[in-house]
Amino acid sequence: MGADGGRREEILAAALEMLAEQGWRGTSLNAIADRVGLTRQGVLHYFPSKQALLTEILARRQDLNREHLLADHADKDWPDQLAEVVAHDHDRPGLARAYSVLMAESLTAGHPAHAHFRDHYSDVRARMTEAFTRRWGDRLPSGLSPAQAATALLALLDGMQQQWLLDQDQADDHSDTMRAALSVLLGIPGDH
Amino acid sequence: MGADGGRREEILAAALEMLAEQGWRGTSLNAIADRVGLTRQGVLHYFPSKQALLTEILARRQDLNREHLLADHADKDWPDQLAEVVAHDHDRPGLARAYSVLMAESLTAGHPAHAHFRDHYSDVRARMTEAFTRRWGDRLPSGLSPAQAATALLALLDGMQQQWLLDQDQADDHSDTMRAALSVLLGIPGDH
DNA sequence: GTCTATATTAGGATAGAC
DNA sequence: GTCTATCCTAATATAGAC
Repeated sequence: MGADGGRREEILAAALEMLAEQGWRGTSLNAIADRVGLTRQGVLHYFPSKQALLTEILARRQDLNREHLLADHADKDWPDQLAEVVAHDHDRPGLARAYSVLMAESLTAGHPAHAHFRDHYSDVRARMTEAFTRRWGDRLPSGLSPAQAATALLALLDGMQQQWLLDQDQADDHSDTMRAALSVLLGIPGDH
Repeated sequence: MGADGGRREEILAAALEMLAEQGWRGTSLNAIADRVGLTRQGVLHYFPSKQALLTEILARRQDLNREHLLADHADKDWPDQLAEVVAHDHDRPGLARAYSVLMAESLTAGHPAHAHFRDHYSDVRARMTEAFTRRWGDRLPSGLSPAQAATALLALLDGMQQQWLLDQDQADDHSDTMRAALSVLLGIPGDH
């Protein structure tokens, strides 16, 4: 990969940004090209099609799937764990937004990212369930089963992120609520 | 309104169905027209623009916003309450899907439904917070504040609905998990 | 009330010049 | 490696015939 690998990266980064704002269907090759100072034909020199561009974004950006944090470092203490995810999102608002927007968009039939997110969720749920089981056996302190807790925890993260994206001027504090709700779901003491 | 009010209703119903499957941006006037046996020009006779069609759907379909159930009958017992919402979704999979898809799509900048959902959430959160306060004062049995519980509960509903839409073959039972997680969030006894 | 015809714009993609 | 030119398709919308 020579000095011009940079162009590809530039395009990928620009595409990710646009995606976060307008969704994939709302993002045109022209718009991406504009942002990197090319024409859309210039962009198509690096990626054979719009779909190929998305495919590469999904394949590379592991950090687009923030839940990997939850599944990968499952041996740490859970309040710290959660704080890390919240901090991760907070430090990379663009990434967090891209993640939510793309996942949400992929609910519709025939969306090119549908299979990716379906498999991703299935994988993360399984790993979290396993981590919960290792730590607590077949019941969490809250009384939920590991599988129920995994599903509920992911749902809570996604749902809250979306509420926040919908209205960033929400009065109450997002991350405090997240931490408190998570503590309750797991059944471990929080500081609220 | 004469005998032809029916046509308008037909179009609105068809549009809502398509919307649930493909999202708003993924739904064309041609597709809607096909479904009711018209050309797109025929559809535009009833609604001056695609946007006007969506606006009317949002203005009329109160039941698109399933959370009204949570806010409106907040004096009932909460396990029953929740069961009702779940049943409501279960009986109207098309409506529930339309709701989730449209809400998710409206996260993106400049989406025509963005303001609608922002205001809707703000309203429902406020009403739920008030209902919780009436019932439990400033702390729920779970230890959450009424505002935190309202936010978390809505997030959980949305997040789980989305996981279900993403993969309807999920092994574990959706409504059981929902009920259990809700009981934990509120801090009231469940039957799990 | 519904159609045909048409205008306009935009999107994605290819061929080929430089 | 990037552009111009072109093609194709599809979308919204308007005008006007019937």
